[in-house]
Amino acid sequence: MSPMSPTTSDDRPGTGTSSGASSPSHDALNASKPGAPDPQGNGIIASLPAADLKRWESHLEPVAMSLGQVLYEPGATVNHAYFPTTAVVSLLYVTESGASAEVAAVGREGIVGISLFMGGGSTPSRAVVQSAGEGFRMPGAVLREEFSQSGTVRLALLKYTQALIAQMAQIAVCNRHHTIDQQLCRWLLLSLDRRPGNELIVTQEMIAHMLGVRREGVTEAALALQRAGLISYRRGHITVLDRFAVEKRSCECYGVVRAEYDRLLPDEPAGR
Amino acid sequence: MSPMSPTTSDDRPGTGTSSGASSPSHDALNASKPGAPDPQGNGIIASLPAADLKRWESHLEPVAMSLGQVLYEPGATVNHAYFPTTAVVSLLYVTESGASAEVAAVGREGIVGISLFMGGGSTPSRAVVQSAGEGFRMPGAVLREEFSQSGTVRLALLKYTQALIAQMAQIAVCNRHHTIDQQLCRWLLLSLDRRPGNELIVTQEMIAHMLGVRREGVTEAALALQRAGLISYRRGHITVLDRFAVEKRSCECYGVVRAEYDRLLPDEPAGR
DNA sequence: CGCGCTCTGTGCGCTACCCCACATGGCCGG
DNA sequence: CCGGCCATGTGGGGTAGCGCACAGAGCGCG
Repeated sequence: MSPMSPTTSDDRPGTGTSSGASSPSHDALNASKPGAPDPQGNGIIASLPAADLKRWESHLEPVAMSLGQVLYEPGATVNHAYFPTTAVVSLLYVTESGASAEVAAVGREGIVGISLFMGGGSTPSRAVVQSAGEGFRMPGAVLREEFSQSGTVRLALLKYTQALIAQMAQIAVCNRHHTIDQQLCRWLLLSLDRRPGNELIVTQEMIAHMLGVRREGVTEAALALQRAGLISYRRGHITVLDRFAVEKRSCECYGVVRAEYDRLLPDEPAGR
Repeated sequence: MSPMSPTTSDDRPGTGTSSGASSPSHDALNASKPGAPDPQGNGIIASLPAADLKRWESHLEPVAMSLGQVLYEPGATVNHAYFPTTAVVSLLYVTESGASAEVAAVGREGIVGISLFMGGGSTPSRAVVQSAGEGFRMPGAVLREEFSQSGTVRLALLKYTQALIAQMAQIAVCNRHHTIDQQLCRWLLLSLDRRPGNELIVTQEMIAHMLGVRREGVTEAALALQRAGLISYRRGHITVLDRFAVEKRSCECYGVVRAEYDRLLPDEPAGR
């Protein structure tokens, strides 16, 4: 039913194998070594002081996240928190009629599973790997304990959560007021900020599901961008050629979200 | 410019004067005494154990919130947290072009100003009194201190915040997929749950701004509801006559949000 | 008690997006 | 290297909601 292959499984530890085909380009800032997964590749982990890090290390397990993998389902108890390093995870809501929409994207700047420390234990959303890659995970009980014991951990997690809230709110407004063209630009930029390189491995149909629009609508918008020379793509690959132009064409929502992330997570900018 | 009179002022302490014209009907559960404001009228405060309450009492100041009053502006430092008892506050996002949309509503079940304890100190949203009434406020510094010192306070605030997140996410999806008719029903129900009685003091134009649609669209939807006998209204007043029928006509979003609030805030149901 | 502001009702042309159907063509696996 | 699947391109008809313009009517205020 869903175009994203439902690999539903919370408890499948991954190997360190890199499946994210990131172009091996000029990206000094995005140091992501495929061979040896480094927790520092996640912004939240990287922002922790040494004292916290030391405790965390033994609880962090490297995981590979494959495209379409479901980290948790609506209402289901969340067992692990995920800290992506090169992967990107979408938080999706699905309506009764099957229509869906992404309410937020989480990449190396964040954590998937905030309900663990917010107190609920589950959420009405679904977490799906939007872009294959790697990350780490931590048992929920450990995270809860860390959250309640360490002020620095708490601060880092809550600041990130506030940024996430801002993203969700902005997407809500964007859904109401902006055109598919603008939203596609916004989505490309937010996704790009969460990955190394300037290429995304994603089909137009997947984007359509994220944006909650028809696939044809995305095709049209993508065509316009390609004709204008801002992007180029082929079956399942999109490359942003002129990032600045895409930013100009995007609605303000990208800038607002980006600014809020930069403000709240200053040492670990979400972007390039 | 905005139809909601911009009474922008964070630091105007209110008197206990009741301005919310709630119909004096059969509402045993919604005990809101106009004369003596009672902090227990707010769900978060009411959920606190006696030990916390005792400390809080001296820091809680009763405030009257008037229609259209702005509690804070985007990006501005938040000085106080507000705990509505009979008032309802909308969290709005306004786009560059002036278009707006409500991303969440806060009533007696919640608190306005989560950025105080989430760590940001401000948000990109605007908080506007959607329905006049009363509440309490607390200095930001006190709330921050309480949040970091008391585990029970922290739990209560974070659980509420998670419910708020669910509301925002659901509204994002609702904005994408549901018709104005459905959204109007959803909005009426969510507002009703946060107030005593079954009448709302609100113009169709205000609703239009909340939903981020044209005023005419709201008129049409409201007409349909009135013709069907589900509501009745006159200049600035809307009364829900058949709540059950409105629920049926609403999209699922109301039910999802309501369920999540009930799940996370069990002792203080958001509704009647 | 009546003036006037504001809220509500209505019509009309327009656009963005939806739903459906189908053509083309790249790419993967055999 | 080739067949078929799946991603992308295109078109046509339908509709929800927008922008604009204006009419009527309730209600507060003088």
